Amino acid sequence: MKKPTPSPPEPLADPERITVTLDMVARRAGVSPSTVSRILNGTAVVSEAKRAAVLEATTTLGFVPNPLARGLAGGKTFSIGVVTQAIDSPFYGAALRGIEDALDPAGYSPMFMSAHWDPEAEARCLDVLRSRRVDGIVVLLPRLSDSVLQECAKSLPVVVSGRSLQAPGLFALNFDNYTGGFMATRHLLDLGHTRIAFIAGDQEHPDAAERMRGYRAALEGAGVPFDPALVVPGRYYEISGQQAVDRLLDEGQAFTAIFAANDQMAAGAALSLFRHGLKVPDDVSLVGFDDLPTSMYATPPLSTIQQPAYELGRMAAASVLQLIAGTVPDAVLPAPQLLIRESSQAPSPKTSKARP
Amino acid sequence: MKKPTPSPPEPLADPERITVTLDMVARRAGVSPSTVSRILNGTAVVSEAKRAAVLEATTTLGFVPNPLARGLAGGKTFSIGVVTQAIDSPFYGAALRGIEDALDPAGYSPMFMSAHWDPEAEARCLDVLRSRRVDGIVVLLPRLSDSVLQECAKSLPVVVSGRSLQAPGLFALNFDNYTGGFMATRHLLDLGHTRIAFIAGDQEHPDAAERMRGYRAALEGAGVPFDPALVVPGRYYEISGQQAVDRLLDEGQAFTAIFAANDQMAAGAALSLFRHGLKVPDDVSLVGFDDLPTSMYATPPLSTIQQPAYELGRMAAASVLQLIAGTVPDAVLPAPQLLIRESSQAPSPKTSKARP
DNA sequence: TTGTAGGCGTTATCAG
DNA sequence: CTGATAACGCCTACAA
Repeated sequence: MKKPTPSPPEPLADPERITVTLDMVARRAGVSPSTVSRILNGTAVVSEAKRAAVLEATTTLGFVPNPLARGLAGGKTFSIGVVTQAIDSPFYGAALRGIEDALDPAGYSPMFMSAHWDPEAEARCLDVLRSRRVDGIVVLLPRLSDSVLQECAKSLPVVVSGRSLQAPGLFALNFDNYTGGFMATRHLLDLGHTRIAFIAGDQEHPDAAERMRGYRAALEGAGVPFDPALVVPGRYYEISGQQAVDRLLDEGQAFTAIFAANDQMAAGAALSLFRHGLKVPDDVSLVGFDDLPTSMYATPPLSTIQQPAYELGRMAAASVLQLIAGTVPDAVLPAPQLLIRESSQAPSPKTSKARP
Repeated sequence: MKKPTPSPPEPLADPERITVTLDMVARRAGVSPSTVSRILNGTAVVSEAKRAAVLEATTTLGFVPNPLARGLAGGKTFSIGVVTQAIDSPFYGAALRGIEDALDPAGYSPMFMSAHWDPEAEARCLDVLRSRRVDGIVVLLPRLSDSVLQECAKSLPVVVSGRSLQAPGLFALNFDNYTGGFMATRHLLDLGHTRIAFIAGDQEHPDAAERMRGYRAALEGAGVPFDPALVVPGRYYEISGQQAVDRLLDEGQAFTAIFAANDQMAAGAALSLFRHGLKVPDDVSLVGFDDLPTSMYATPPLSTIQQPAYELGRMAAASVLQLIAGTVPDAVLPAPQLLIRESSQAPSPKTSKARP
C-alpha cells in the first residue's frame, strides 16, 4: 500500500524521513549498542568519555528511540491506559487534563478510552489496553465488579476512582460523596427548606447511592421526615433532570428546593423550572453536585458541591506511577466543599409550594 | 525476564497471564507462523482446512496479536495522534468522541494531547507523537504556521481542522465560520435589532476572524453601519465574555443584542447581564456560536450556530485513515445551521438601549 | 498454497 | 565498565 506515485526516489530529500536507530548512534560514537542503551536509560555507570561521545552522536543524529522496540524488548511502553465512561463528559474533562499533567513530565502518555457506562464495553477497553501493553491502568468510575478489577490488578497496576477497594497492585481514590450529599442537603435545611426534592443518580453507581445516603442522613439529622415522593431517579444527564422536575410538577408535589445529584441534572432541572414559569431561587432553590466549569456561569450561578476533578486526575495518574515504581500510593482526595452561589436562598413565605 | 517464580507450574491457572503468541497458535493448528499471520491479516489466500484450524486455535487459545510487535515488524502502530488545544474544552469533547468512534472499528487507537493554544507546545506534541510512531496525525485548530504543518505532512499523513490548506499528505477540514457568523447576525437583524454588539474571539484564530467577517458582512448587507465601539475582543473563555459585556455596559454603549463568537463567551455575557439586572431576551437578545451540549440547557436556552463537532471528529479521523490507505479524502463538513431558541427575540420598543 | 529465514529497534543476560 | 548475543512477537520476501 505504497503511495500511488511510482516517481523517482525522493526528489526533495527529507532528513527526518529515514529513522535514526540506536545502532547508528553506537557506530558514530564508536561504542556498542548496549552502551548507548545504558547511557540513554541510566541503567548503569559508564565512563564520562563514552557518555559524552554518545550524547553528542545522539543529538547530532537527532536520534529518537522507538517506543515500539523499547516496549517489545523491555516490556515497558511508557503509556498508561485510562478508561473513562464518556470522554465528552464535562466532568471528565478536568480529570483528563489532570492525568495529562501528571503523566507528561514523567515521560508517560495517556491512552484514553470511553466505556459509555457499559460494563462489557469497559471490559473490552481493558482488553485493548492490555493488548497495547500499557504499563498501568486508571479506571474512572468503573462499572465492572470489584472482583474483575482486582483480577485485572494482578497482572497490571490499576487505580480506580469511586470505589473503596483494597488489593495488591490496586489503589482506590474515593471522594466522600456521602458528606457531599449531606452538606448540600444541610445547606438547604439551614436556609429553612423542609420540602427538598432529590433528583438521584443511577443507584447502581456507588457514588450516586452515597449522595442519596447523605441526603437522607441530613434530613434525619434535622428531624425532617424523608418523603419518597420527593425522590426522583435520574441518570446523570441533563435531560433526566428535566424529566424529573417535570414529573414532580405534574404530580403536584410540594417542594421549595431541589437537590440534584449532579450539576448536569441540575441544569436540566433549571430548564424544567424555567419552562414552568418557576424562578430560581425565588420560587425554588436549586443545588447541584460536581461544580462543573459551566455551573458558575449558569443563570443564576449554581450552588453546588465542589468535586476536585482535576485533582482526581492528577492523583490517579501519580498513583499508577507510584504503583509501577513499586511504591504504595497514599493520595487522598480533598474533602467536599460547599459552594454557595445564587441558586439557593431561604424559601419565600408566599411560595412555600411549587404549586400554590 | 522469566517469571521470578520457580515454583510448581501455576497453582491457580491464570489463563490471561501468560501471553499467547502467534507461534503457539501456529503449533496448535499444525501450520507455520507465516500462515497464521496471513490468515489473520488476509494477506493471502489459504486453504479452507488450515484457515479453520487456525481460527479455532486462535479463539480457544484466546490469541491477541501484540500491537508492539506488529508495529515493529510492519512499521505501523495502529495509533493516530490527536492534538487538541484543551482536552477539557466542552467543544472538543464531542470531537474527541467522534474520533474515537471512527478509529475504533478500524482497529486504531487515538492518542490525545493538549497544546493549550501554544504553538511551541503544539510543536512538542507533534514531536512526541512522531516519536511514538503514530501512523497519522489530526490537529484540531492548529496554531502552528501552515508551512510547519505542511512540512510535517511530508513524513506523515496529517489532517487539520480550521484551515484551508492544500498539500500532499495533508487534508484540511474547514467549517464555514464566515457563513455562520453571517447567519447569526442576520438572525438578529431580521428580528429588528440594529445595535448588535459583537464579542469577538482572538483574531489570531482564523475561525474567529471569519466569524467576525460574517458579522460585518451581515450588517453591511442590511445597511446597518458597523460601529467599532460595539465590538469587544474576547478569548473564547466564559470570563472574557463576561468582561466584554461589563465593559460595554460600563462604557454606556447602546445595544439591544449581543452576538458572542462562541457559546462559552455567550455564557459569560449572560452572567454579566444577569449581574447588571438585564434580562435575556427581554432587555438584550443573545446569540452564541458552537451549540455546546450545555447551551440548550441554559436559562433561557441559547440561540446559536450549530457547529458539528462530533462530525468534525469523525470526518477528521476517517480522513487520516483514508490518507494512510492512500486514498484522497473527500469529506465535507455540514453547513452551519442556525438554532433559534429562547435567548433571542425582537427588541422591545421600551428598552431599545441597554442603558436607557 | 505454504514453510523458512531474516529482520524491525531495543533491552537484558552474560561473559570478559 | 563494556561488548557480544539472545530474545521480544510478528511480518514479509524468498524459496519450495
